[in-house]
Amino acid sequence: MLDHEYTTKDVFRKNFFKNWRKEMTHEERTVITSLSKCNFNEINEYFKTKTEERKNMSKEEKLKIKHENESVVKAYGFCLMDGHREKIGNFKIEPPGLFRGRGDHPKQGMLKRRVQPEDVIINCSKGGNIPQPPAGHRWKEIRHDNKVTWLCSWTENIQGQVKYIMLNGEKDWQKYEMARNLKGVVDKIRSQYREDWKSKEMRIRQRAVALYFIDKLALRAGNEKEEGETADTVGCCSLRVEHIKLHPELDGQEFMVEFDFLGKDSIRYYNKVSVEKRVFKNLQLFMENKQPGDDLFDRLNTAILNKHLQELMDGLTAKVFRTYNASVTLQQQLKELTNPEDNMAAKILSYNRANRAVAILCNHQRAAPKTFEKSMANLQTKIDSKREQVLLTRREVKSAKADYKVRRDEKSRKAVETKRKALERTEEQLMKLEVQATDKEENKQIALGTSKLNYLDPRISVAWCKKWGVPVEKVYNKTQRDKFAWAIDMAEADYEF
DNA sequence: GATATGACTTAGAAGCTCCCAT
DNA sequence: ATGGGAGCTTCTAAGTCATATC
Repeated sequence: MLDHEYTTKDVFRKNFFKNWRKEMTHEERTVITSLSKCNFNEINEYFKTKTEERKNMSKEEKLKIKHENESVVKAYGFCLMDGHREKIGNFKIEPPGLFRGRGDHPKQGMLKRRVQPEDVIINCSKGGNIPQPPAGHRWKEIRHDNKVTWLCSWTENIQGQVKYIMLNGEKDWQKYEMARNLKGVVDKIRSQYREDWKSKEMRIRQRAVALYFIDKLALRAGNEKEEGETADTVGCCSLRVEHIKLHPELDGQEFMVEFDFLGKDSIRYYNKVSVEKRVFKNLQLFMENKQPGDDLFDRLNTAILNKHLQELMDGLTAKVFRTYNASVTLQQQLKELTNPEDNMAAKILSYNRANRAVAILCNHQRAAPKTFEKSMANLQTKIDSKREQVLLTRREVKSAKADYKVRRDEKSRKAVETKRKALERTEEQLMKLEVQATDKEENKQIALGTSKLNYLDPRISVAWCKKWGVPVEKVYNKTQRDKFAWAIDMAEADYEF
């Protein structure tokens, strides 16, 4: 990890050294007393050499390793569930290493210890083929619990959390049906929470304002977290006074709320939104006589909120609003952005833009790729030379035409035709490159994958593809097509979320 | 009602592969 | 043939939410 930014962080170094010292012999402990005096070059070089060696292996050797890996997947990557052979999502036990928590995690750098068979619980059918532990070892427990989906579990030593080996979910359909159910009652729920802004009871007002944020801004529920055990991040219910600023007027708009907080994975949420006057007044009320570190919604938590939602609709929870709003946004954006006249590349750009609108709503961000500027510049060079080429070809068409005017023969007529075709082709190529550049630029810090995989009802995308004659492969890769096979089967061009 | 635990979903980063330009 | 990078896969952390326990 020497090349990683983690190793420059005090907390990381402190935790690592503390844990490392616990592993040392008495003698080592007396000699090795300061991390900053340690020189890891030798072992670092050793691993670099190993990597280099791997890279320089012959084609045959690489192929051999590939086959070996494949046979491991074949042997361990599948299970028999209710008589079906199913692919296991993660079939390898997590190896030991240094804990890489996100953001300012107080436990970053701690030693994540090796998991032994003695730590592992196996969950399988009674009387089935019980997997054998490695020689000389035994499992912690063999269990036959058919109420859960996991095959194997162990408790990790950093946070004491249970880790699982399980399949890749696939309860997607239910999730999207739940979100569609919300569509039927959302108007009622909205007018209800607007009424509740006026409630005599503070807890009801807080619940109503929080729900408004969850609905309007697609915020996460925001469970309480144990202080000091994890990075300091929040969601809606756990917002603190310090996370919002109220502006009666800002940028020419009234009743502005400025959000600034770290959400899941310590991704910053920054947004300025104009809210209804009643919401604004309520927020002022909630913040009265409070310190920056106090809870904004002191009479509310996720349990209370979800209990309320449950009463409004069977199975409704806070996260359903995210799914609902994401899918509705995609559908509406696709409708708005797709131009029937557009060619394929432009249609796909529109799709990506609709996808992007959702990613922005859900605040799905990524670090700008390290090579972004360079690859952008490369693309620009390509565009410039393609433009040159278009101009050149255009001149060639002109002169071919002139030539034909003089000669009036079959050969020169054909030459005009050929040049014209060539021009068409290069213009198309140029257009494609320009679209690619636009897409890339707009996507610099936005991650589309998360919403595509977890929030967007795939039937909307499939229907859009069918409606505009776009091959599904342009929108979903192989894995995604497998995951969404049910939707590809089911959705027709007229599907409405 | 508060708190802990467990199971499952969602998340961005890291790693890997394969394809294209040179 | 090669090297770089886009796109895909893997990895595992970090959420949500239901249920058990105090």
